[in-house]
Amino acid sequence: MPARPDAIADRHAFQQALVQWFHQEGKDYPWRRTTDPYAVLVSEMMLQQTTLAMVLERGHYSRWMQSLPDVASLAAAPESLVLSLWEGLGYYNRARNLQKTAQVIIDRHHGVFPTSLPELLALPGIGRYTAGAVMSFAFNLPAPLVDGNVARVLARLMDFHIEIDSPTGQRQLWKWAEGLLPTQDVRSYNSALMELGQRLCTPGTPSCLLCPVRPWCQATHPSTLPLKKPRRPVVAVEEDVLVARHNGKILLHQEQGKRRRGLWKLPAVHDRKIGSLLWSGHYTITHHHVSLRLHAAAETPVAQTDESWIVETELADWPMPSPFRRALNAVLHPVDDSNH
DNA sequence: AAGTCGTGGAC
DNA sequence: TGTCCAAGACT
Repeated sequence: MPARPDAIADRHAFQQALVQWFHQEGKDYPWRRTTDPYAVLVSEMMLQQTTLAMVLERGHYSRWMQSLPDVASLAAAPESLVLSLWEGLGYYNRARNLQKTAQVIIDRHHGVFPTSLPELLALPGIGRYTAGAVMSFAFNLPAPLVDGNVARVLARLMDFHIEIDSPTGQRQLWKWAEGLLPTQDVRSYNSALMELGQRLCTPGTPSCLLCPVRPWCQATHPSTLPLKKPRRPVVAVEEDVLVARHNGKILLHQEQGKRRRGLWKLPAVHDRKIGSLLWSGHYTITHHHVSLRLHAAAETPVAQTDESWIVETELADWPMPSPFRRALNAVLHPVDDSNH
């Protein structure tokens, strides 16, 4: 006999305790005030690997919904606007995929949002988690979901000692998520499971004393769970870029790779002559620690392929990764911070 | 199927 | 200073 009731065998009571907590303590987010699948999808795409604070407090969600309020407007928007609205959130492929999805819905679904799991999974940028989120949050249809929060909650609940980011671990977590799913009010249940992980069953030391499902939790040492695969070591790299100004314009380079296409940044120095060092700093991207140096161009360079002269007063309209936006602002609009 | 893709806040 | 991480998906 287990010391505690099994959450799966006793799932009705488990679900009830969880949802009751959510109805008393759950937060009121903009995307919980609507069942519009487009609004739900936009919020879910923005929130992938991104904190609530970023999406809410920095205004990305509200600005996006104001500029592109529905599937049709997103499908027809210029990609530069889409990327500009996304600027600062990172993982810019999410924005491009979101627009592709809008175009597929307009072109192949006659503008009607699909309501089945296979149809949602076929859309670019929508994986298993996001499909489950749209199914349950927008349509209140029974579909499980596992994100980082849910994985942590389930790993502790079941005292799971397999790495949650391994294929085996993922398979088991999705089975548990499916087995625990209620038949009614999946919207509240999935919201509750995620919010429990976000606010109480947190990484590090969880707030077990406040947990509504503590009677079902098998974890003996919750702060040691979940297990994860070791990360790749951070590699230091250097990036030397050119600040070339000419007739009120500045030379920018547009990224062409599959993952970064469309974003603009300062062009690499290559073998062009440089003058004084204008700015230096660093940023981290995936497992690279980048030392970024901005050099003044010694002579006006010729724009190469994928490079354009951009009017300085219109720089804000060209989507740019955050480190370059910061560095460029520092060089073009120096602020006297000698008192700080 | 590991590797890749951003960012800023918490500790 | 470094480490971890946050509502993942794609290749």
